[in-house]
Amino acid sequence: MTESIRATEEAAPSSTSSASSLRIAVLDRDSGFIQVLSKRLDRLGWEHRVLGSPVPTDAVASMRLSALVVDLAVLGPQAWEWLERLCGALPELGVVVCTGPSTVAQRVRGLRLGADDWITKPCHPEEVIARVQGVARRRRRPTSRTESKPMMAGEVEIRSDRFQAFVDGHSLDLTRREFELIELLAAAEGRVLEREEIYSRLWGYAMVRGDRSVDVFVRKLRQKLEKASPQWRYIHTHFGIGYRFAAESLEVVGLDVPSSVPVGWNTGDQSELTGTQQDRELAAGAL
Amino acid sequence: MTESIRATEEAAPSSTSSASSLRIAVLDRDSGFIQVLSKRLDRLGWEHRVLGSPVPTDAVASMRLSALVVDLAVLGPQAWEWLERLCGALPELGVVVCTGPSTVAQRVRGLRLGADDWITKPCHPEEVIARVQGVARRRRRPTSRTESKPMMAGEVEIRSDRFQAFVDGHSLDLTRREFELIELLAAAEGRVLEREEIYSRLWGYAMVRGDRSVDVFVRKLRQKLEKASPQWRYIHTHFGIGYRFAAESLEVVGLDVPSSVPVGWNTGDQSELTGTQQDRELAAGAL
DNA sequence: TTCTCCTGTGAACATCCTGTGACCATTTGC
DNA sequence: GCAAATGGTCACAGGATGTTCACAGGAGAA
Repeated sequence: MTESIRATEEAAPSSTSSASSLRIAVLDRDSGFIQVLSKRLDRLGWEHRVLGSPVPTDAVASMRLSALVVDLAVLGPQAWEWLERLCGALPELGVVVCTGPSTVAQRVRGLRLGADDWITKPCHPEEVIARVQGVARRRRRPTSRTESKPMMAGEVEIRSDRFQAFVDGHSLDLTRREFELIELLAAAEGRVLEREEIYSRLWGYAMVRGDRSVDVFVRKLRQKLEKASPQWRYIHTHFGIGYRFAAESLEVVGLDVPSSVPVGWNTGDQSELTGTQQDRELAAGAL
Repeated sequence: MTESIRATEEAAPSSTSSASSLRIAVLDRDSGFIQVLSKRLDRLGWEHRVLGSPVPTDAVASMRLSALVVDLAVLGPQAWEWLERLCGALPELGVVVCTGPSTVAQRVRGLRLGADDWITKPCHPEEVIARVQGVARRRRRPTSRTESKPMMAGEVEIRSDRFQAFVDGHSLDLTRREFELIELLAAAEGRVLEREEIYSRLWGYAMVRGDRSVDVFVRKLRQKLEKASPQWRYIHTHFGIGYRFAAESLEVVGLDVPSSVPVGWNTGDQSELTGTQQDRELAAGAL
């Protein structure tokens, strides 16, 4: 089998968009605490930044955080006011107060003002993380399929909120599996996905050798794409490996290389992949 | 599919923290704690009940709680398992663990399993209340009834303040569940809602595989809608996924030319109107 | 080149999904 | 308490979807 392609291909599906990665900020001056916490956050792969002094609400807003960990001591006498303003202005932001010893009244006040949790120092970074995670988990309500913007590739629009793909506003009438397949392929646009990976991500378990389900669904998808968008090719076969999604127009006659229109947010590195001749030849016959 | 008919716009999900009356349960045996807490809850006007021993998940579900305060000590060695099952089945329920001294690892475990907060006894009832309030505040998603404007879709007017839908000023006589269903669907107008999501948002806990309740209520709803507004179709089935709410008119544009078929609707659709409602777009090429 | 393996394809087959009516349990109103 | 309304379960039927199979032709390797 052509090891060359296998090598260029991304080894790990890694992406694992299981949403466990968060973006948070820590407003604190306790260097020891920050250091330990940052280390843990790094290891988790969470984006994070440390703020040494109070920042205005709109600055926090522009960071697009999942959650903010704040030591009220840093805020000084303006703490309550700042907290109230922040929570009022950014109701979607998770706010975790992590501060020194406090009275019940203070904690109640903080929580009433909009804080989502209150941790008393000294505390273990793991507990901070667990609580931040809990806050973010609860916050993230509407982010299921609602907010996911539709993907465009060539003439095809893939709308997750409708479990359907459209060309020129006209539905492709994809079944559920067909849609899951095109969604998966399009999300990995430009990358070659192995059959085994496609299968395991759609069916949820490992593919048995010889199973042709993926091929069959690729054919169904190609048929529907061909019918709705005859001037484009979307799914390209990589012999011995799997499939790659990339919208390529057939209309360009004067060029030896078909123009490729990638989806906006995913920077596919198809350059190295298209270098192999297998792709060229198969792509001609394939949709 | 006709994108054109979008009668209402999404109401802003700005859930206010106003409606402060909650329904909670306390699973604990610490009589002193219970007594003090109950007193405070009474004064706040929160509905609450005290449970002395572990109850099965579906029993908790039937209580329709906003939040549950639980001392893990009552649960004994099964505590983690119980907690995990509960939080898994009732993702909408706020769970506040309020228990004796614990290790960091225990707290992290509890929070990871789905608990929304963890309070260490001894604690002040006011803090318990503040944290329960915080949890419930974040959990609550439905827009408050009084503020939400009535929704219009096709000929149907959905009035949340009356828990009822109307056509031409005439009530559809929807039952509570039927109304909750149409309200949910209409609020997500144009989007496909999965059966599991519909179920969990109406019933408050996870749908078991094979449950047909959603289908049955969709049928009841369709019957009443069909009777009151025969010229429109509102609920569309998406095979293998769920349902989508969108008002679509069946009315022939030119009544003086009855023989003409409206653009976008084939004869198959028309002929089926007399019989069972096969308005399912998945079957029709008109999508 | 030949040979072997892989993929495209159409169709048959099995499975799952949904609409539907009937039935039972529980709640609500009187 | 009774009766009606409401919520929920069940089984059946028809159809949409998913899976398997056999065959043909192409791609890669020796």
